[in-house]
Amino acid sequence: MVSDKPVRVRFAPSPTGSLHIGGARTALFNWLFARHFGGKFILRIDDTDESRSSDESTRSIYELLEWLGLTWDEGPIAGGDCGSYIQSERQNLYQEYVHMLLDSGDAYCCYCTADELKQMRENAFAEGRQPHYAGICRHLTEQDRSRLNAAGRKPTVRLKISDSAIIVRDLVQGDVTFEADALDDFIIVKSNGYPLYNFTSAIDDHEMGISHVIRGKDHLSNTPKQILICHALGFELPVFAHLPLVLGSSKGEKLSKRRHGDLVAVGKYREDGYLPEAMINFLVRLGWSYDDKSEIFSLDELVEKFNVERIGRSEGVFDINKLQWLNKTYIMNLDLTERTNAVLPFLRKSGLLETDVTKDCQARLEKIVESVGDRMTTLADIADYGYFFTDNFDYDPRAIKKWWKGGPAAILQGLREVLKSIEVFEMENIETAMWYYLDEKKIKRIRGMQPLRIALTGVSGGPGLFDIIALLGREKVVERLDRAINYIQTAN
RNA sequence: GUCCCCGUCGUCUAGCCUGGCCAAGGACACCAGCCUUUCACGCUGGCGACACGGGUUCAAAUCCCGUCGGGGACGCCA
Repeated sequence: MVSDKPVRVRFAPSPTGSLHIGGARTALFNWLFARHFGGKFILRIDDTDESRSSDESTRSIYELLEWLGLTWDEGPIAGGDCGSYIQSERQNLYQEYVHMLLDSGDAYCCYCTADELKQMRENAFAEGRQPHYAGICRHLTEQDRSRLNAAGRKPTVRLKISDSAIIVRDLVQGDVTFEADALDDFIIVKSNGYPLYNFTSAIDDHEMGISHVIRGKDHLSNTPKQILICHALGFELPVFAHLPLVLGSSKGEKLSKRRHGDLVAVGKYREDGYLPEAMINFLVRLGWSYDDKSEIFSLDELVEKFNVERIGRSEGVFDINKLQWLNKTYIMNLDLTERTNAVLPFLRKSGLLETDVTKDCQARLEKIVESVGDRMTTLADIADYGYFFTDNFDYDPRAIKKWWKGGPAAILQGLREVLKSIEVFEMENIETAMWYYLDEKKIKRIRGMQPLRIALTGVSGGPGLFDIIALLGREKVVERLDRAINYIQTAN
């Protein structure tokens, strides 16, 4: 079902908010499709509803698509041969087509008011009918129209549709039939002269040579309308593929900004320390699978392996657990330098790092990141290891309760002396000296280690203690031990 | 309400088209154990699903019908 035309697909968000999970997934599937077939991925801004669009949203969409690595071949910024890629800048083109339809008689002016229409719709609902426009203005005479125009009535423009069923041939959904009585003469131009989405979309898809329309299934019922427009204008149809929707919870609701707030915003995940690669991997597995075992895919692999045939038809639920697991996996797979660099902005954001990173500092940073190892789920988790950067930390009450209960001041005191007297303050020496001391004193290792850990970090978990001690340096270690011993003695 | 679509472990899914290889496989999550100075990683094991009811068939998760459940759409929004 892949046509012989060159593959050209588009992502056409309306800039009414920042990029959300569902939109990002649609963009990704389009992008992968284009890359897989060596075609073009086009970005178009569908901002025909000027009142709901904002520049801020538009910028955020650009920014986040770039962050995800979904760069576009044609569109705003990138340019291209198909004119402006922002619909609000294409009004003249739409007007031409409106006139064409009006002249050919395939469209007509409708003088029914919004209120009248609303009333008809409510009546239809009340009577259990599909609310359809009855075609009242379809048979207006030239005189009727002049009279109404003279009276200052501003008409909408409706497409005059035929009474045959429309079959949407869809790569994912199969053939979906819309019976003729499910369709009506719908409005293509508002009474203020601005064209509506279904109209501009059909025109731009044609004008931009779009071969495949891949979008969310919430657009499936728009498709017969767009097909009707194509028919009226003599356009060749693109191939359609409607993706199952992403639901917000097991209760099942389309993921939406209104209902799920920040949970849907891709930008939030960037801020929270998710890697774009993890996000991509997460998104692609929501509705698409390669086989019965593969979970991790690089972008290159996806380009090679992606196919529409393996997109499922049932809707998926956004599961943060899976995203977190993927993110952790991707962080783990970063090499030390990459991981350190990735973590840097988050250190700054949490105020743990203020100065510029000098060479020495970079080396120490890498050691810290190395010791933290695979403990981060998100990059922002680096803030949990703030004790490497600041003395200003509290003792975790639960940790204290468990490990400082017996008042291990004596043990800490002993350890303090051991640590203070180590000649070369390096990991191996520290380890040897401490084990020797603890074993000699017949103190269970864990009875010494955990209280010490809490004294140095405030918490009961984290990187290897010897790493921490070496990284902190003798001076800090002794200081923190004094503070802890003092705390314990005061508390008792 | 009307139209359209969907329904396999809590979640993402493999299997469905081309019935038997499925006493249904993988992954996330969860639980337990091992490893270990802690946490995390890793390893091992556990829990856990064909929505329901009919039919067709020697045989159904797979085909057909119905029911129920869920979602989407029904706009001078996109």
